[in-house]
Amino acid sequence: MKRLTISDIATMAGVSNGTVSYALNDRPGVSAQTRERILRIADELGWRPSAAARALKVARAQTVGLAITRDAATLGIEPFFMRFIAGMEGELAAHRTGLLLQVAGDHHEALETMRDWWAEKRVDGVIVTDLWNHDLRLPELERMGVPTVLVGAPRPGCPFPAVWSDDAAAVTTAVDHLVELGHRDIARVAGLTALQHTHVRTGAFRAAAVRHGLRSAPVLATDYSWEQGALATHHLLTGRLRPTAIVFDNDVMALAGLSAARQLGVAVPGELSIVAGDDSQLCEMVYPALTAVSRNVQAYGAAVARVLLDSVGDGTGDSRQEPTARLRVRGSTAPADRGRRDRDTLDRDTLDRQTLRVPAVSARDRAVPWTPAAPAPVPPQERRRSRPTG
Amino acid sequence: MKRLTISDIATMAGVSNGTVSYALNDRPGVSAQTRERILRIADELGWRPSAAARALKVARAQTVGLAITRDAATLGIEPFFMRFIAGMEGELAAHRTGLLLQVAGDHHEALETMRDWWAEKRVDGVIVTDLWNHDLRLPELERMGVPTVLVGAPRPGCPFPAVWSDDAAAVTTAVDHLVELGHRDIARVAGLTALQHTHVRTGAFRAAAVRHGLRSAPVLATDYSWEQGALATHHLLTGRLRPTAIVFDNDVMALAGLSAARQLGVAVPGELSIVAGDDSQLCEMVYPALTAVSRNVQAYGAAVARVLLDSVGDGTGDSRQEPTARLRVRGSTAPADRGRRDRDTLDRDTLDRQTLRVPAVSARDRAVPWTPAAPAPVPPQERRRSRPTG
DNA sequence: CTGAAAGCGCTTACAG
DNA sequence: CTGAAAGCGCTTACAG
Repeated sequence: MKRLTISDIATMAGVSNGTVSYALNDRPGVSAQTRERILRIADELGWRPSAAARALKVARAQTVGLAITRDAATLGIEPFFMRFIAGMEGELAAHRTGLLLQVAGDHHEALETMRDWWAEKRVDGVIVTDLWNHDLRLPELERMGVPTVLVGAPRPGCPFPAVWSDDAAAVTTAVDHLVELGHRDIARVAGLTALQHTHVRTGAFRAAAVRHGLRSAPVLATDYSWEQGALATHHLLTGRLRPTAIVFDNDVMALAGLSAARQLGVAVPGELSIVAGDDSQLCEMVYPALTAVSRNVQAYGAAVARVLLDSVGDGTGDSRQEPTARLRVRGSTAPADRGRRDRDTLDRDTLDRQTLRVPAVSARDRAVPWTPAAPAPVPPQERRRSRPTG
Repeated sequence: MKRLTISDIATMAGVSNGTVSYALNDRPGVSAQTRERILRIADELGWRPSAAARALKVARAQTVGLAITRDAATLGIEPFFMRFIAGMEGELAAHRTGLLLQVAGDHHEALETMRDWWAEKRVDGVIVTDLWNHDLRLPELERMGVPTVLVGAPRPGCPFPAVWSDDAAAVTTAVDHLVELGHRDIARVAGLTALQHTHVRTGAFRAAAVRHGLRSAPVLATDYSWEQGALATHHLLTGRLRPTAIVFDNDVMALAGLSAARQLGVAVPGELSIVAGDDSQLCEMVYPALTAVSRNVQAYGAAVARVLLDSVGDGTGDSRQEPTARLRVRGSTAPADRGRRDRDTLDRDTLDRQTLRVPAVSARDRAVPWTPAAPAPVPPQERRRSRPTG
């Protein structure tokens, strides 16, 4: 069967192609009743203008692209992206704009994809997530001249609008909460060091640590994986600077931390308070439910879509700050054990020395001894014994 | 700056547009050295043919569409889709085909999106997931004539190729494993009743129950959410037909079940064995790690992409069965408590009466009393007491 | 092996 | 208020 074109509609309505086009695009120059008739016929036949023909003419693809740089395993378990994508969707759909998605292995691959998309005029603009401190994508996208919106803080010297929220404030809130509960040894299990917001958050964490005069405030860098989250926690709980509270950079690692603590017989929140990173449903899926830094990821996605649409449209897409994440207090944070309270206070030098690094572990290497899958659970008596007395 | 077109390349190479096109598409009729020269120039200038112009001419969008019908919250936490999408990606990218994604609220909305995509010739074909028993999308897609591939079992009377795996066998394997461990009261917490594979799995579950002469084999229908998974478990563990093992239809509900059991002081796997549904990373993120029905979701996605590309291409896309899921045994399944062994055996009638329904709970209603967020944790002694002795 | 030309299905000045 | 025509950037028979 032959596919319907504008000419078919024009013939049936007894007008020219041009008139059909005007009617369809709500342009002046068509009488109300002609317009009506045309729309009715088009509707009856289920005709819609060909995206390709229209794109060719108006040089607009009515599509934006998102190339995510994460490995499939992490993506599956990381609730952020699907919520984010769903959030963008509503906004895009309202503007009849499609979303082209690609899961890339690294920034290079993502960049190649975006380059192809743009060169082939498949997209009108792109969204860039997981910004690195030195991000090879940005200068290239700038050179290409593709409308881009950054998911993360604006960058000096970078012309692209950014949609961000105050990461520093979010971390500070978490630390404040813990300090209020009497914690003075607070650790941070951070995400990828290369990421811009990791940097920001770590800075805020240290500043808060100094301001509150904490005793210790080690920071561990990880790759966001469950494995490294658990490893980092194990490291902390068995190490010299054993904290009474840990702030995690995402939910998956917070869950891992909870699990690692359980393996070591460390009670949560009795002996260890935990704050999670994204407040996905994961936080309410464990026991105790995790206190988390919470923001509306869907609204965030919608805001990003809006800014990109504006950038693509009339170029008015402007950087925009979203509400700062709030702390949602649940069962995983509790008053600190006060026993070790009266010691020295943290200074900047000590703090620097406390920035540790988790031994690199491939995200797929699951042979970590204390993994929940490990066959030998710690017997209850053992666990009891390792608890501090007060 | 003016955008590059084929004419620019032709001028620079000193040939006609046609020759450039031939060279680019590896068609005969261009000398090796001319081709070489053209490609070099195109490459240097970063020129790529406009997707719109090409699509207009060859009537091929080089794009396929996936409209997912799930709410954002579920999607975020359900690891299946991102893994599935990542799996499709490699295959699609190899054929320079893009993926248009939409997160729809329901099948109607998804259908409208697919209709638009097809009418506007934005896609060459679509992927349909979450097949319902009576699926309103299928007859419409058939009428539209859009190349489609079904993620799920082939349907009699439906012309679309399907990519599926043996759901019945997977469930049977799980039940067999539990029976081997001595379980005779096994429950199934199923997903959405409307879904085709829920039907298949429930059928297989009941058949296995009868074959093994189980004592009880209740089936509970849910919406796949954490809430209903927990509610169903609570229901089962406090009810008349208290099972010693539960088979869940996805991972999220299995986690919920684990949590609900813990709340009730029921030891896993001591008093209750749990089998999860998809073997995502979630299963290894909890303690004990969950025995799960496991299949390679990424490979599954790749297979779907391949079949769709074949359907779109020369129409040879054919139904294809993927490997049956294997049972991955972990810490959540253990021998049954033999105490209650010597009672009567299940017959079909009883089985029918055992098909329960979980009271409807909105996926967002988190005010379920035994939710992990609940303030009153079971003290350790309590938990200890409820452990079985052997 | 190469060039000139038609045409894919729209949009949009330009006449009337 | 409406029609005729050019043109977006390609591909592809058709001549040469």
